[in-house]
Amino acid sequence: MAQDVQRSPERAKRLPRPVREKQILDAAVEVFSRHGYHLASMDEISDVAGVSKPMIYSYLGAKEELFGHCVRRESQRLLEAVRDGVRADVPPDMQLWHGLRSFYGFVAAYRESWIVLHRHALTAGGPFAEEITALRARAVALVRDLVVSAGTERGLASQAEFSGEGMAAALVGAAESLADWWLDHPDVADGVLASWLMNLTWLGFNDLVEGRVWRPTEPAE
Amino acid sequence: MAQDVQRSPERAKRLPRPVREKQILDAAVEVFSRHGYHLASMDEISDVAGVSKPMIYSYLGAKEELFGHCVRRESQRLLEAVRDGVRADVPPDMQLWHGLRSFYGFVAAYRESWIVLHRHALTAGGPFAEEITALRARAVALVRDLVVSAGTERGLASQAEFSGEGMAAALVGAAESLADWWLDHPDVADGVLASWLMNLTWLGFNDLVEGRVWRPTEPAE
Amino acid sequence: MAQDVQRSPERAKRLPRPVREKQILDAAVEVFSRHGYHLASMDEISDVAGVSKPMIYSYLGAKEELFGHCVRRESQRLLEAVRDGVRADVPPDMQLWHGLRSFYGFVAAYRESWIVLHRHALTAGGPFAEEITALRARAVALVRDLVVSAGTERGLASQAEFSGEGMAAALVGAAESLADWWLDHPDVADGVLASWLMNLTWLGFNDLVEGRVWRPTEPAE
Amino acid sequence: MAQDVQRSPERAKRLPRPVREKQILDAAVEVFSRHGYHLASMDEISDVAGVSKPMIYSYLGAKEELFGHCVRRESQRLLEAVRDGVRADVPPDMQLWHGLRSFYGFVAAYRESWIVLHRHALTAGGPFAEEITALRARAVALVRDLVVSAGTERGLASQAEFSGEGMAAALVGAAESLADWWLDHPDVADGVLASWLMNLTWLGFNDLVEGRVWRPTEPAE
DNA sequence: AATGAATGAGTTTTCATTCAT
DNA sequence: TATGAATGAAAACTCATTCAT
Repeated sequence: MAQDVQRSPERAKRLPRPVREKQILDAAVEVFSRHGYHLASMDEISDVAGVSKPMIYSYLGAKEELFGHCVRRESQRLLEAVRDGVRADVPPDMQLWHGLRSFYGFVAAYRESWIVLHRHALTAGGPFAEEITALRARAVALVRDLVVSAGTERGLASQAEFSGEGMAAALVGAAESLADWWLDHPDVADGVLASWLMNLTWLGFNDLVEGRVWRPTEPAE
Repeated sequence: MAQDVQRSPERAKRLPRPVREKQILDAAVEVFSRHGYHLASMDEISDVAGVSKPMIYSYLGAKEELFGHCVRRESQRLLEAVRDGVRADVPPDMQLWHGLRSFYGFVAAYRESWIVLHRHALTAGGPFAEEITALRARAVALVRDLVVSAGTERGLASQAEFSGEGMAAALVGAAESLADWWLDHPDVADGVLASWLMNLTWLGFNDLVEGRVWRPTEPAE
Repeated sequence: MAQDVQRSPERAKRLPRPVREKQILDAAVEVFSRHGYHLASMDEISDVAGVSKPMIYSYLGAKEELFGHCVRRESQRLLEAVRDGVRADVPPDMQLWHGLRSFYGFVAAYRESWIVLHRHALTAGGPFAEEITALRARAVALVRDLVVSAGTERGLASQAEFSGEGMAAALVGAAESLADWWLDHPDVADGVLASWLMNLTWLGFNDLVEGRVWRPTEPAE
Repeated sequence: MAQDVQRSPERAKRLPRPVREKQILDAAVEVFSRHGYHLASMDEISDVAGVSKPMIYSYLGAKEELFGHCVRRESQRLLEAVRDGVRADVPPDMQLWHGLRSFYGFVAAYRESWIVLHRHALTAGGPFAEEITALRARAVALVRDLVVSAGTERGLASQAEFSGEGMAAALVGAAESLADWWLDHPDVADGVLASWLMNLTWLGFNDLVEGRVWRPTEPAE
């Protein structure tokens, strides 16, 4: 049978720097996702990483900088996941569809990353609010482009009932909210979530394009 | 002759307890909304309230409890604002419409309260996540009832493309996201936001009800 | 019999702020003089002061600022001691004489202050080197004025063998060095030290004034 | 053809031990003189030396010991410089004159060494204060012997106005102070400094020898 | 009722120092 | 020999919280 691993609990084995950096980042994401930025302690991170605090400081900087590394790595991951999932040679609705599926794929695969990005990065203070806002802005812009291109190509005049950016913001929020909801209902398949969103929003959008508009049936006070 | 009032210069005037509590809560909401739970300091709150720290502790408890009071008061306000805006004797879409307008009315009137509830309550740690989640769950349930009643009364069988709760969660998220977006685009009228949402989602929902369904145009791998 | 003092060793009695500030400064000077800036710990200072660390930070700032307060207070003391000891209506030599006596009086009365100023302030890093250099420059300038006035009034042309500033610097250094020496020979009276200095330097200076010059008896190299 | 040397790029060449030790000591003196003992970091020393930290520890010991090596080497240098400059077969004043010139020669040639010895060794804590005090005591004793021999040979009875040791201490302090002053006025020739000192102090000393004494013109309170 | 004065307890951060290769 | 990798230990500092007046 396989020989028991040599456990020298006192001193960590010597490992090349990139490996240690990954270990530390993984631990940091885990702890930050569990407690949030402020309640996470460097002590716990170093425990989870199996590495002493000075290593963390030496490799990835102080707490704020460490958090920054986490946010950047996970943002990158999310962007790449979505970008890789979307094909440019299909109609806008299918692009959106693929994008949503990729997004939920990411959320499923990197639950903790998503929690850090979505729940904790905004309240950490420092420059992170801006980074996250920028990330979100990219997502909104992407969706807006899809929506607008789909609209204009079919002659959607600019109406009061329509706003590419506003609707994109709404859609992104809906997708995020559903992701949150999903965390508590994990038995739903990711494709189903995406399907709900498409049916809820894209159909409505199509109606708009075709001139059907919802208006309040009585004067709004 | 001039009456020689005993002037103890810095000493706050004796005020009835409810007035003091309001002062403190207002200050707390302001400070919490500005810095978030963890970065807000009791010192700053007492400064802004114009009241010494021991008063805060004696009237409203420790930091966590104080934050709880804030969250509860503002939740209450939000719920009442929406409840008061909605009339039960109109069709579901109009109920939703009124609810949305009331919601945005609240966000406009109580910007700071909204920020505390939406952005900071989840990351405070402690029991607040649950309180906020409960509040949100109430909102989702409300919307879900609207959606479901509108659906069933028109014979919407349960399809894979439909989920009352899921869609309600999505809609609530969309509304919140638009509220956030609004904070950076304050020149848009609140009715317009509500209108966008109605058109984006309700029309799509109507399509569903009437049997129009969006499906991917190619097998989703 | 006298009632035993109420000793509540845990919590310090409530005292007005200025009193506490003095306590803290005294303790800080003691500890800084004993260990120097870097080896002094805030913990020890708070112990010696009989006050918790947060009070120190709240009243007198962080370590560097605290040290600054010490340096400034003791500089002030030294300057005042010398200024008060010197009378303007006497000849330059007597002014110097009185200044020296006052200086040694200060060193005797405030041994620790002198050690902080002379030995530790220069190596603390930060802005203290400059403060101390400035203090010393003031002393040198004072002495230089005495020397120069004494010299010019008796027609001392500028010779290579003479430099008001240089000699003042030398004299100040001699005085300081003797102060150090005194720390290890405390049985010498302060007036004696001043007398030595006057005889060593002022007589020589008088010689210069009267045209007697020392020159090497063989070509320098 | 180009010889493909095995290049292990960062690895320092194997060097004989004394060379390495010199490298390290030079770097240490540089860094200590720049930052003082406490603010100097072993990291910076190893950087400047171009040698890894474990080498330093293995060759010259821990920080305190390393500093000790620096202090001893530079003390030695200073002593030798002065000793080599002084000739025993000349009158005392000329011996002093040569000693001073040698001293200033050393300060000019080994600025950093002087700074370490004069400014930083006293505040390092540990045994260095004593070493430096001992060094200084040797200098004082040397000067005292000169002074005393010059005095006794010309029949200077022990008067209150005279003290071989005290005056030597003063003279040494004056010389040091002038060395400091020189650091900020580098355009003065070293011979000039020595000349100032001789004229300031030696003439005065001669006066003493010849019975001229300075006394306060009014009773010293 | 109201507060200035005071602190316990915890955190981040930075060294000098040493393994293990 | 020579070093990158690793850490123990201790420092400064900052809160929320409470006592005594």
